[in-house]
Amino acid sequence: MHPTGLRRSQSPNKRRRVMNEEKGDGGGSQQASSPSASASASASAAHAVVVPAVPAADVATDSGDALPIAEKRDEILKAVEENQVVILMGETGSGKTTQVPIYLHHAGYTSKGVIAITQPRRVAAITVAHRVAQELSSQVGDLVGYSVRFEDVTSAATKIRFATDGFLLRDCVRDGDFSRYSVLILDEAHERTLATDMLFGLVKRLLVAGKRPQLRVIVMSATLDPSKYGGFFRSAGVVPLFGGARGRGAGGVGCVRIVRIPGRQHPVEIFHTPAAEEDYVEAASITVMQLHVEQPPGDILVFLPGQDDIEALQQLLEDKRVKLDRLRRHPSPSDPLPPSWQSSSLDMLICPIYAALPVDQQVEAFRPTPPHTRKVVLATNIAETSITLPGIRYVVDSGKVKLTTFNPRTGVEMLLRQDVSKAAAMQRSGRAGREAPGQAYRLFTEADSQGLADQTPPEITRADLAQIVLQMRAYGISNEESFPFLDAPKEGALDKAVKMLQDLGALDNRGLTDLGHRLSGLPVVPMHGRLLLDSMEFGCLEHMLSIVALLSTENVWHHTLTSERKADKERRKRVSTNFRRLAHPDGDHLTLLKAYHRWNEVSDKVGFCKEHGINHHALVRATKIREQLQGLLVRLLGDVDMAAHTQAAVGKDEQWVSIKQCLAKAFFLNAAKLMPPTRKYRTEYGRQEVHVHPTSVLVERQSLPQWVVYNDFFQTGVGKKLYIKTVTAVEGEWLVQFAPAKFTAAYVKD
DNA sequence: GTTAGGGTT
Repeated sequence: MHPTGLRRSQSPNKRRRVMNEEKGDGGGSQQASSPSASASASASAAHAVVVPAVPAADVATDSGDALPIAEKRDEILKAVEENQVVILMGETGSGKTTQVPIYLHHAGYTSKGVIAITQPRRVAAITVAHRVAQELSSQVGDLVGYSVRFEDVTSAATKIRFATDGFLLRDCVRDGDFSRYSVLILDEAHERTLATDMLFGLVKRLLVAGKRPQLRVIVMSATLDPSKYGGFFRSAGVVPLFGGARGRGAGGVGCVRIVRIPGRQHPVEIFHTPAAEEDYVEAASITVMQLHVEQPPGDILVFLPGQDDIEALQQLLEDKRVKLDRLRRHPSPSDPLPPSWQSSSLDMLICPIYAALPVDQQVEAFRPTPPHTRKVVLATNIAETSITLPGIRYVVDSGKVKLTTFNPRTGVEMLLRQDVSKAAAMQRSGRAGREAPGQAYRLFTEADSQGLADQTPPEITRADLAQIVLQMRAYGISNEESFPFLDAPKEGALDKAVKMLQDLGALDNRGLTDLGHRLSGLPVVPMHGRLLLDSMEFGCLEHMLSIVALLSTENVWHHTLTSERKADKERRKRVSTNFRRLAHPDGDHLTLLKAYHRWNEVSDKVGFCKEHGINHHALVRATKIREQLQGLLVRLLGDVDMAAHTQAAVGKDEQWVSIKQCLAKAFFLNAAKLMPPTRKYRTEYGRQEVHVHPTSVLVERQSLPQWVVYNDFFQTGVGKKLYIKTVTAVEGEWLVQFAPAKFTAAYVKD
C-alpha cells in the first residue's frame, strides 16, 4: 500500500499494479518500469521503445530547406515525373504537406493544371493553405487557395488547391475525370476516411480507363504498410512493378513508386503495465498522480474512450489533487508523503477535452500552462488526430477507443468501446514527443500490445453506406459491387444501402429516380433530404430546413453525465429546469426547433445557450448549414417560394401538426410502436425492442405516444440495450396515409 | 437512465 493514502482513498479492496508500483522492486527484466523506477537507478528495467510518431496534420513548424524532406526533393520530383502514382511515406514534421505542392509548382506542374491536395479536416486544409501561400509570397485565394464547405477561397488564378476530401468527392460529380487537375494528392491517406477511400476508387477507375495519362496521383501516408496502396494501383493492370527503380527500363507513366521521407520527431519512451488493468480509469488516476509528483515539469495527456470516463477521471483527480494539497500544507505523521513526492510542489490543472464539450471550455486545454502548474488534459481521440496540444511531455494511454460499426443485417449502429490498433497507440504515444523527448505510459501490457490489430478498420467497413451508394449512382456507377474499393465494405452493406434507397423511392428498377437525383444533390443523408423535399406539401419548408440543419449538427445539447461537483449543482438544476420549460412534450425534433427559434430571438445568444445546456457553436453551424440547404433547394427546384411553402398564417399548433406529419411521411422507415404495458417500443424495420434514450423529452411523459419516428437507432454494446434517440410522436393513421405500402389501418390501430 | 471522431456542388 502506498503511504500517502492517495491510493487508498479510491478503492481499498482492489489491488492495483500500475506501472509496476505494486511490485516496488523496479520490476524484472520483462516488466515495464514505473515512472519512479525510470527516473532512478533501476531504469534499466524499463521496457522502453523509441518510436516515431505520426502527426495530426503534417504542418511543420519551420519551413524550407531545414525540413527533412528537402533532401528528398529531387527524388520525389523524379518519381512523379516517371510514375503516374507515387506513394510518399512521411513521418512527423517531415513537411510533406506544405513542401510537395511547392516542389511541384516550381517544377512546372501548375502550368499544366491545378494541384489538388486533400485533407480529412477543414482546419488543416485552411491552415496549410495559409502556410503555403505565405511561403510562395502569395495571398490565399490567389495562387494558393482552399475549398471547404461554406468557404471556397479560390480564384481563376489558383493553381494549388487545398480541399477537404469530402469537398473534392462532391466536386467529382461535376468533373469525374479531374480534368482541371495536373496532380491529385491524397494526404493523410492512412486515416482512411470514407471520402478518401471513395477518392481512391474513383482515381483507380480513371487510371484503368486510361482517360488521363498525364494526371499524376500522389498518396501521402504515415502508415507502416505502403505496399497496400502500391498493390491497389498496380492491380489497375497498367502498372509494371516499380518502373525504372528496379532497372526495368525507363519506367514511364503508369508506374507506382514509393518514396520514404524521414521525419522529425523526438524520441518517446514507451512503458507498459506489467499486468492487465481491470479499471483503466482508476489506473489512469494513479499513473497521473505518480507522474505529477515524481516527474519533471511537462504536461500530461490522457487518452480515454469517451466523455463518461473523462468526467469520472476528472472527479478522481480533483479529489486527489485536493488531498495532496492538504498533505503538503499540513503534513500528517500517520499519512506521510513519501520522500520522492516532497520535492515537487507543482499544482495540477485538469482540462477535459472532447468534441461534445462546448468550445469555450475546450480552449482551456490550449491555454499556456500557468507557472508552478502541471496541466493534465483528459481527451478522447480528438487529441489523436484532430488537435495538437502544446507542451505535452507525458502521455497516458488507456488503450481504448469507441468505434461505430454498422450492422447491415439489423440496421443497428453500435458504438463499441474497444482496444486501439497498433497504429493508433503509436500515434497517441507520439503526442508526447512533439516538442521534446517524452514518455508514454500505456495502461496495458506489452503482450497485449503485440496482440492489437495493426490498423483501425477503415470507416468504409463500418459505416451505413446509403449516402455513398446514392452518390455513386449519381456519378453513373450503377454496379457498386464492382467498384474498386481499397477495402471492400462489409458483406451485405451495399445491398442494405440499395434496399433502403429503394424503400425511400430514390432507386427503382431503372436506376436513380427523379427523387434520387434531387436527394443526391443535397449534402445530407437521404432520409433528411426527403424531409426537405416532402416539407413543401406540408407547408413547413422553413421549419424543416431548421430541423434538418439541426439534425446535421452534432452535439447541440451538452449533457454532463457523471461527475456532479457541488459548486455546479445549482447551475445544473437551473439548466435542467430551463430545458424542461423549452421542451416540446411531443418530441425532440420539435424541441430542437423551439430551442433554435428562441436562440434566434434572444440578443444574448451565448448566455441563452449556457442557461439551457446548448452548445452555441452547434447552433451557429446549424445556421450555416440551413443557409446552404436553402440555397441548394432553390437551385434544385427552381424558384422556390419559401413563403408559399410555409404556412405562416396558421396557428402554432397547426404548424406543429404539419411538421409531425412531414416527419411521419419522410421517416416512415424509422417508425416504432409502443409495447404496452412497458415503456419500450418496437421498430417497424427489424421488429426490435428499443428504449427511448434518456436524453429524449419523451421520457418525461407519463403516458407515451403509441407511434413515434426516430432519427438514431443504436446499441451501446454487445447484448446491451437498444436505444432510439431524437424521437417525436406521430399518429398511426398518418403512417397509413403516407406510407400505405408499409402500414394498414388495422395494423396501426391494434 | 446516457454515443468516439471527421465531413458534404
